[in-house]
Amino acid sequence: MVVPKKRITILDIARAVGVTDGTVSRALAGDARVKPETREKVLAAARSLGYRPNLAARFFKQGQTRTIGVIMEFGYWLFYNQYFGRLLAGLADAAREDDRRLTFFFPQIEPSLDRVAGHDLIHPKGFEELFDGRVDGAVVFAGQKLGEATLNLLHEVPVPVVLLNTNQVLPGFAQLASGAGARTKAAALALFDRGHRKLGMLGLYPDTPYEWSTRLGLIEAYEARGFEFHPKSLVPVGHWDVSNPEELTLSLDKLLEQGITGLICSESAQMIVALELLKRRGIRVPEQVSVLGFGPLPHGIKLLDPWPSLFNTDLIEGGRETYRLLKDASEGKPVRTVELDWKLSEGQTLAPPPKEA
Amino acid sequence: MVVPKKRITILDIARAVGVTDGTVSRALAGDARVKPETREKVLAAARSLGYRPNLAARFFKQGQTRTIGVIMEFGYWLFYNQYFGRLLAGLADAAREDDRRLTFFFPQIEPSLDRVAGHDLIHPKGFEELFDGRVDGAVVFAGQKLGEATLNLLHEVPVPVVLLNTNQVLPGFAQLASGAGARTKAAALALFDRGHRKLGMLGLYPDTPYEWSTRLGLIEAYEARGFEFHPKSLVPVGHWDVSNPEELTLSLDKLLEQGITGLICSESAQMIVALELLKRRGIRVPEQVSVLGFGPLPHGIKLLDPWPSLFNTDLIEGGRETYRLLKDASEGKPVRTVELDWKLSEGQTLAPPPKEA
DNA sequence: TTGTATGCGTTATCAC
DNA sequence: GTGATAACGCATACAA
Repeated sequence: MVVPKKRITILDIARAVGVTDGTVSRALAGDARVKPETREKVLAAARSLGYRPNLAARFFKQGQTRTIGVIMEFGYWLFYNQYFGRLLAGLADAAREDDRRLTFFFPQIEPSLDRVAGHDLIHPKGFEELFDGRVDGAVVFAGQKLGEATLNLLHEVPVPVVLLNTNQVLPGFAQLASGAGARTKAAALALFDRGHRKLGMLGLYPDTPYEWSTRLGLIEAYEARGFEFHPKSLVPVGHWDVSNPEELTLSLDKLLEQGITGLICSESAQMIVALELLKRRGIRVPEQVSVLGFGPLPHGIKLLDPWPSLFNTDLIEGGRETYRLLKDASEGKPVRTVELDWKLSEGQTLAPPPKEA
Repeated sequence: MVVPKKRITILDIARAVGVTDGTVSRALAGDARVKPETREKVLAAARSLGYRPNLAARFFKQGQTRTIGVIMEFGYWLFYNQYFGRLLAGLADAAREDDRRLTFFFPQIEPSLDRVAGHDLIHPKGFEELFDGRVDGAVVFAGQKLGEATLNLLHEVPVPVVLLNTNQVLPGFAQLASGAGARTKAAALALFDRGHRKLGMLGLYPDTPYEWSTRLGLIEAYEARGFEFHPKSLVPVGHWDVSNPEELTLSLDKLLEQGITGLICSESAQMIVALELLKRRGIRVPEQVSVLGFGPLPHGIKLLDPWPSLFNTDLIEGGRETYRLLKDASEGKPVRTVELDWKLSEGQTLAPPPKEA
């Protein structure tokens, strides 16, 4: 094998074969006009010289990079998150199938030290990567609040953009919506259908569109059944952190005091902790309290007693759909919003309420 | 806000200001030779015209892309894996701090349909992305076996490369080694130190460098204590899949038949399942059997009884170290191998063996 | 301090 | 079917 010191270009091939670079380019590109013999000679020379196309040059020339930017405002923990990780996986796979690559950007508050000074001054912060020709499109993993300024900036982006997980109706943007409202409604209805009346819900992200849509879903469920909405039976979504069982204990106590027979958890890991806390209190699930949750179980969790009843959705497919949204947008099709479709896979935590309740 | 239809280039700025593109380039780059007034005018014009640098052009010109390729042979599930995801997170963060981006490549068996025909013929498979000028360096998440052909190819790559998780000594490559051997030895010693003699281990990936290094670690532990190595007390690493409790049950039974008092699990999720299986058999941990494992608990798992004793390492920092390895290699420093350092964080699954054993 | 000129590797538009 | 030539946007060596 010859290890090329200098970069071999099509010009080198051209010289070796005795044609011009234009012909080499056409031969390599599979242009039908090129004579088969010439093409063979070109390929042979390319192989023996160890030619590798310079895609940086090609991309520059063609004005497109076959690269999708993934913007992650809220940091790198996304890489080991059950929810976003699966979306990412589906996105990556669909992109690969279409011969596109994913490049990750983490918008940073502080400008990097070694960035060229002048450029920073022009556009002080955020999303430069979507303007500078490095990507043909972008997927934005939105934090819980997308401000006006950010939205305005995103509207000016010269490449198609798909927003993920905003929990907001954002006109003019292609979106993959998390479906938080719809799934909450479905969970409440599932409990109502089994005879429950007093429900409680452990929420996430207070004072964000996520909380608002969750609450709306709950209210819609009450309205759909013609039940009167009692503020006391609707537990306000409070601060909660999956990593903090102490905080969850407090939230859970507040709910139990109200005599709930049905509990909705916002996330599967949250539900696992809640189930354990209930067990330690001697509260039997589902005999005394039914419990429902959302999302995939943490990886590797295969034995639980009782087995959680969870609403799930194919997040990998959701990631693929995200790619399709981007593809459609890049082909000029009208932007659209797709909502994740959550379906109940029933485990052992769902039952009618106790008789005396 | 002016939304530019046509791409604004430095030439446009030059015309607007009445200087040449060279001056604009220097002004934007913060070149000290440029007169402050000119610089101000250039920046003002750039701002009002809505100029955005074309980084595709800059990268092409400069022959470097400030982009790191991440090669993932074994697929997209990496994105929601507790182990690799954390390495990825650290890598991504260190890269971001150094103003580098990460681009992901999934080498595929079948060539993509829309790829230009001729280029595929030249180099049939694998790692093209490391040769074509798209990245300045690469991190290769190796599968369990790196073949000769692959290694030869990697040696020809014109950019620095760091290998991850090979469990092999690969001369000439910068590597972040998983430390599977060392951590296994440490676990066995921890059990020996508490009086255990008959150990069993649930393994992973049979017939791979991973298994070999694991077994070696075990043997070294026996030698270090001067204990004779009994094939029966060393349980061969067998097929095992975390997702499959049935298979784990069989492996576990084989070990228990030998009267082991200490069990080493290869992975934390595996350990959780094993603990549950032991519980269901009525075997008390740690009174009858001590159990040790490796790695971070699945995300969100906060309440377990007993709490697992796990060897852990800072994988985020490992990812950062990976970036440093790459950086050093790109600066021409000699390649080196760093091994992850696993330390025991003691939970409630470790105790001396029962008296009568 | 600024202008001029050249080149990076490739693709594309012309002729021939 | 192939060759000559221009162009993509930017950075830079050299000249002025």
